[in-house]
Formats: sequence, C-alpha cells, structure tokens
Amino acid sequence: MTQKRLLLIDGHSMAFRAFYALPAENFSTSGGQHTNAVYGFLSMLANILAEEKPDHAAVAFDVGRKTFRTEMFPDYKAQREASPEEFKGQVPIIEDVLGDLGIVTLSKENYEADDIIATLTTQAKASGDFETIIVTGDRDYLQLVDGSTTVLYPTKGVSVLTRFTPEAVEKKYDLTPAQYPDFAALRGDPSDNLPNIPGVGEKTATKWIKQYGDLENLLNHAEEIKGKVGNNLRERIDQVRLNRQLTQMVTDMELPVDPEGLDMKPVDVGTVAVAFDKLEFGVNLRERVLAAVETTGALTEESVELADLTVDQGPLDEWLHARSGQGLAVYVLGNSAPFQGDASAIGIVDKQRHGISKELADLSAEEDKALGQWLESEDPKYLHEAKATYHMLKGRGIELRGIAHDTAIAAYLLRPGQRTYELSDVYQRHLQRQLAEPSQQMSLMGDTSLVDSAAAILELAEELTVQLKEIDAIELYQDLEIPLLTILARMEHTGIAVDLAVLEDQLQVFTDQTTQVEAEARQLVDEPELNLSSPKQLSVVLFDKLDLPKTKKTKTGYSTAAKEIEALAVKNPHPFLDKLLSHREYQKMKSTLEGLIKTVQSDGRIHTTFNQTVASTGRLSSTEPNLQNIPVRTDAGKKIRSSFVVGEGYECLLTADYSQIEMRVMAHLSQDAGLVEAYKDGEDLHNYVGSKVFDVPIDQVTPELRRRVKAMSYGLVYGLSAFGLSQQLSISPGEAKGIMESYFDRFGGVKRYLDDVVDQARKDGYTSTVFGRRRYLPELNSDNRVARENAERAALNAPIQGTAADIIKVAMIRVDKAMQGMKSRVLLQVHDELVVEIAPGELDQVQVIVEREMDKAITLRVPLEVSAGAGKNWDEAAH
DNA sequence: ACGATCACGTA
DNA sequence: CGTACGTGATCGTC
Repeated sequence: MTQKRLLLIDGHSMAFRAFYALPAENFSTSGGQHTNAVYGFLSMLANILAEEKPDHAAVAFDVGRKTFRTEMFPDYKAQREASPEEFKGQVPIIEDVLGDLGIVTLSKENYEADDIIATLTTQAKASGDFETIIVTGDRDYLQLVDGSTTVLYPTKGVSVLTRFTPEAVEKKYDLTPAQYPDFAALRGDPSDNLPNIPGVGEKTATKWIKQYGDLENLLNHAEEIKGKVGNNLRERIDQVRLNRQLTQMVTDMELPVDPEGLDMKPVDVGTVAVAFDKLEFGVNLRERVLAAVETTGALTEESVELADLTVDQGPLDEWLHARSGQGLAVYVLGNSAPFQGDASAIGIVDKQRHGISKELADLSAEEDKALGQWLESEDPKYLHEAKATYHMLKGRGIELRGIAHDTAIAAYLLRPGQRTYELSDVYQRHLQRQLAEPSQQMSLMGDTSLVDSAAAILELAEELTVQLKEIDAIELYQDLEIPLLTILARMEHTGIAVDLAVLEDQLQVFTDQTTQVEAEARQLVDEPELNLSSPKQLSVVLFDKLDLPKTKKTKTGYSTAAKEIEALAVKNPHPFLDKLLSHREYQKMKSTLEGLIKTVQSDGRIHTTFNQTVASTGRLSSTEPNLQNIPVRTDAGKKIRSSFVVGEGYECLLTADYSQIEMRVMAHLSQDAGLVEAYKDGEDLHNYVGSKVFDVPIDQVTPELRRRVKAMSYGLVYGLSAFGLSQQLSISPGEAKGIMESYFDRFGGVKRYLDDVVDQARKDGYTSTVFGRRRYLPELNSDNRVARENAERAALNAPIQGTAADIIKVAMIRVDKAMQGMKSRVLLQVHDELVVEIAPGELDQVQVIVEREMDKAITLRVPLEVSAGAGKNWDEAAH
C-alpha cells in the first residue's frame, strides 16, 4: 500500500522565525494589527504544502510558560524574555487561519509543542503507514529523525529549509539522531537555559558521546575522564542527568486525535478569501496557499488579474507623442541630491500598461527634446518621491511640471510613522505585491525593472487614491501636499547663502576654546588622556575619582547630561563641573559649525533636504544639513545664525513667524472660553493665565509666576504630568499638582479636550488634525503601561502639532501663489517660521504678502498673530 | 562598516 | 514621569 504523508509543524517556533524574518512595519492592517508573522508563516506553509504534498497535517502550539519541565527545573527557559508586543497577538490569528484551512491545531496545558509532535510521530512510526515531516526551528527535534521521519529546519528566514534525514544529521553533527539528546544534555543549551559544563563545548561533547556510545555509558565511566574537564563533569553529573531528562520529549501523551485523524479536509475557497481579506493580504499569498490544497467552492468575485505589461521598443519621441495629454507613470534613476542632481535612465508606463525605458545618454536629439518638453509640460505625471525626481532632472536642465501623484506622499498620509516609504515597501504594504527595485548600475539590456517600477507607481496611484478618499484625506493630498512638494523642491534647489568666512572664523574660536577648557578640565582631575565626550570615561572620573553623588541612571550607567551636571554643581561645587559644561557648549557649537561648513556647495549656499514623509505629526523635517535646529538661544548661537546671509543680487532676508501657534490651536480645539477670550482680547497669554491660576490681578503676575505658567501651558500640549512639572520648575510634586489642579479648575475646557481627544483616539485608533490628517496609535490599547501612556501623550499632542504643521503648509502655498512674478523667494521653513530672500525693492510688498497669507491660512476661534522682521542675515532678521 | 546609546540643538 | 525631529561622538559588534 502507499505510504501516507504526515506534516507536523511546531507552530510557535515557526511563527517566531517568521516574525523576525519579515519587517513588522510592512505587514499590518489598517486597524493596527501586525501580521508579519502570520504572513511569513502562511507563506512557508504554502511552500511546504506544495513541495511535500502531505495528506495529513497538524500544527502544535505551546501553552504559556509553565510546563512539567519548569516543575522539574524552575530555571528552564527562565532567561527568555517576554515575546514582543507585536508578536503576541499573531499566534491566535495563525490558529484561526489554520482552522479555515482545515488543518488541526493542538496544544495542551503543562506540555510543550515538541511533546505533542513527538507523541504523534511515535504513533505514526508504530502504525508503519506514515512518512512524517516535522517543521521546526528547534534542533532538539533531531532526536525523532529516522528512516520514516525527517525534520525541516529553517536556515534563512522561513523560506529556506534544511532537510534532516538520519544521514544529514550524522553528516552535520557526527552523531546519530538517537545520540543527539545525549549530546545536547552534555553541551547544555543557552536557549533553554540548561547549564553547560565548563570546558565542554560541542567538540568535546561529540567526542565523548561517540567514544562511549551514549550518555549513560559515559556517566558510568566518568572517572575515566582525565584532567580539569573530568573533574567538572563528575561535579555536574546530576545536572547533566537533569538536562537529559528535560531534553527528552514525551512520546506517550494523551491526545484527542491520532495521526489517522489528521487527514486534511478540502478547503472552502470563500472562507479563506474572507480570512485573507480581513488580514489585508493580497491575492498573491492567497493564490499560493489555495494552489497547495484541495479546494471546494469558488471565489464569489473574480480576482482582477493584472494585464500583461508590454515593453515597447522604438523611438521615445514617437512613443510620447502618441500619448500626449495622458497621465503616465515615470520612474527615473539618478542622483537626487538638491543642486547636484543627475538622471541616467527613465522608465515610463501608460494606463494600457505599455511601457518604455531608455538610458538618457543613448537618446537621439529628437528623443531628448521630446522627453524634456513632455517633462516640463502640464501633462499629468505619476511619480514616487517626485521631489527627488525633480532634482535629478534639474541636473539636466529640466524643470519637472505636471506632478499629479506622488505615491510616497500618498502612502505617508495613509500610514504616517512608517520607517520607510521606498517604492518596493509601499508596493508590498498596500498592494501585497513584490517588486525588485532597479539598482543604480543596471544594464537596460533585457532588464524591465524601470518599467516594472513605473507600473508599480501606476497601480499604487490608483489604489492609494481610493484609500485616501475613504479616509477623507484626498484634499490634504491633492491640494496641500502635492502643491507643496514643488515649492519645497525649489526651496532646496535655491538653498540659503552663508558667509563661509564667518563660519570658519567662528569654528576657529570654538576650536580654541574647546581645546583650552579640555586641557583645564583634564588638569583639574589629573587625567591627561580623559575624553570629555565619553560619558563612560566621564562617569569614572565623576563618580569614582571625585566620588560625587550618583545621578539619574541610564541604560548603560549614570547620566552625564548637562541638566544632571548642573544639579550636581549646585550641591557639590567643583571647578571640573564648570569646565565640563563649558566644554559641552563649545564642542556642540564646534561640531555644528563643522557640519555646516561641509555642506556648503559651489554656489556658496547650503541646500538642505526637506523631508515630507518623516514626521508622524505632519511636520517637515530637514536633513543634510538639518537647518531646523540651528542654534538661536545663546550668543554663540546667534553668531552662527548671523552667518546665514542674504545672497548676491538680493537685498535682505525676511523672517516671519507665528506667535504661539500651538497654544492658539489648543485654544481653538478645546474651545475653552477663558483661553479664547484671552486671545481675542489680545492679552499677554501667560500673564492672563497666571492671574487666573494664582488668583491675582493681571498686573501682579510676577516674572516667576509667569515663568511657571508658561512652562505648564506648553507642557500641557505635550502631556506633561505633575511630576514632570515639579522636576522642571524645581518645586515639590505636591505644589506642582496644586498648580495644575488650579489651572484645570479655571480652564476646564482644556481638561475636557485633552481627556476627550485621548478617549476618541482610543476608540477610533487614530487622531485627526483640523485638516483631517490622521495619526494611528494602536498602542493606546496596549497592555504595557509605558507604551500606552506614551501613546496617550502622542495622542493629545498630534492634533495640536499636526494642525499647526498643516497651517504653515497652507501658508506656504498661499505665499508662493501671491509672490508669483516677483523675484523674492522663500528659502526655509522652520515649523512656525518662514525665511524669505528679498529682491531689491520688494521688501515692503513681500512683507505685506507674507503676513497676510500666513494670517489667512486658516480661520480659527482665536486670531493668529504673525510677526516679521528683516535684516542682512538670519540673526538680524529675527525680531 | 554598522548599529546602539548618549547627548543636545530646534519648534 | 513632556511632543516632534537630526546629528555627532563613542563604543561595542560584525
């Protein structure tokens, strides 16, 4: 008779492997449920079902940590950390899907999955009817391998499995499968927390087992082993015996089924489709899984097959002319750095899925001209990271226009806070399809990756548009982020002029000062080699040598942050502390200056990159260099700002900023009567709040009271606690609590709003800005208190910070439009501030425009206030 | 060479 | 035990 094939899977082990093989952020449902382990597990299952073609199958799971083994040995697996939050919820989902696939799942209190599998394997062997395949990431299973039983062990992710037959086990470990648990007991096992014998590793353990045949015989002849390791072995015989017992799998458990009962039933296609849709998996995986099993039923709706992609040959100019006015997806290869862009190759696809790709160097004059004209036309173009493409093309003298889609931005609005928005990631995340992205050095011969990428953009543009409409964010996308993109691209390309001489002069000053205080500090503690930038070395000096009181703990030691050092200096004055703090300040300025000088380009200007898809609240961020954190508070900082100057041919710089925009947004959102009145009446906000909170006339709010109120008002926007406030103001927690209670008494609307916003977010799973920009916060429902409370603070801050970010984005678009035809240009955005370079004679006009358009960007329940100033440099322009 | 950690600049 | 970022230095690991 023919042999039956039995597939047994250690569910937890393989799910865990899958979890670490796939990035969690690319696999989650819109409800925030992670699915990477589910996806990886099912992908592996589909492969194995297709290749091994079993007719019987079961998946075994562990139940909790407590088993008969922990009874025997309390330390068993005790070192294991709790599995990550993202993993936990995925196991029940896997069990559900297996149920839908007609595969039995098994688990039993007090036992581990390996006992269940060992029992079934033993039964299968006894019957003689089965060939058994075990899939696991745990090598202890090798003890079960024999002529009718093989183990598949993952070597890379969950896609490559090594097949262990008895021969393969002997080849790899030089031991028979039966000897493996003896060997494992002798060697110990860090992953199960089984102790080893000092001096005995895999080599010695193998040698001994081979020499004596098995463990029992070795232990009976332990006195024959010479030397230190012999002593070590004899001292630990009991532990080794215990190890052996723990490694032994139970082979005679009582189970509700036997191997015969594990026959796979036909799978209902509709049920699986519903399950996969719920998990937001694509048709790819679904089809692979369904192809590997026997099915009944059919899909209710025919899945839409992608039409074939046709790659056209022939001249590009003709290809483009034939598609004049159509929306086309474009993928360009090249250098995307602002002001040093270059493009090398291009792929274009139309909506009929006809594509074409060209190396730009190979283009004929006609093709080159036609391509340039099309790119500069208003014909709609679908791109991914259009701003990067803008810079590439700008390097070839082409000004990209007609940007209709940027699928990176669309994906960002749908799921802000993801680590990357690379095309292949977004494609996987939203369409569950794989894409091999082209490398920079590719040959176009027979390579369709440029066209494939452009096609992916086209598919994404359609899908993401639908999704954006579903969450009411299409206006945010089309009328805010997309128009902003080109404005940012121009700002980056323009850059801001710096006076290199001033920067280098300043660098010299700070370098000298740094060197000097460093020498003085080293002298004071008699440590000529001390590295003041090393927290590790510092803590030796501070807490051992000088024996100063310990500061707040960090993960790796004690904090040497400026705040802690200052506190230390108050109680334990020491000249070294002063030198240390000076060094920090000079060193910081020095490295800031060095960083800036490095980035000055050939035009004497600094071209930052504004990232539009990084900040999860909707703000921009700035890199290479970051021009949003140029020092401003100290004199040294002002000096650095003064080296950002007006460029040649221009008259001055103008800066315009919103005053207290986040507080005003908070007043608007909370509708707190007191706050709204204060802003409407044009009161000094902090004085007004101070008079209410401390119950004194407004003209008797002292600077100290004002300082406290200001700290608290701003803190509330970030979810400040009474404890945090007490720390910041150096007052007692009780006093801080009193102040906060008094505040919430007088400004009840604020309290109500802050509570409501978190409650609502917990229900919805996301927060929204006034403009409908969402931020998803699944951790609001976490069991982990720290994670949950962090999410709560993020939830009450996101609508405020995010709305402020939306407002200045609107303002930038309005300013840009109102300034059309003028020579002046916006250079920078620093969250609530714009920096404009003013052309000769345009100052008054531009100032009026900027103040007006920033003010009119939105109408809130409270007025906005914009203040502007002009000067030859960024510092002078401040006001 | 790369990643984690600390520290610190901005709004 | 206050949000959102990016960068530089150090130090451990690969």
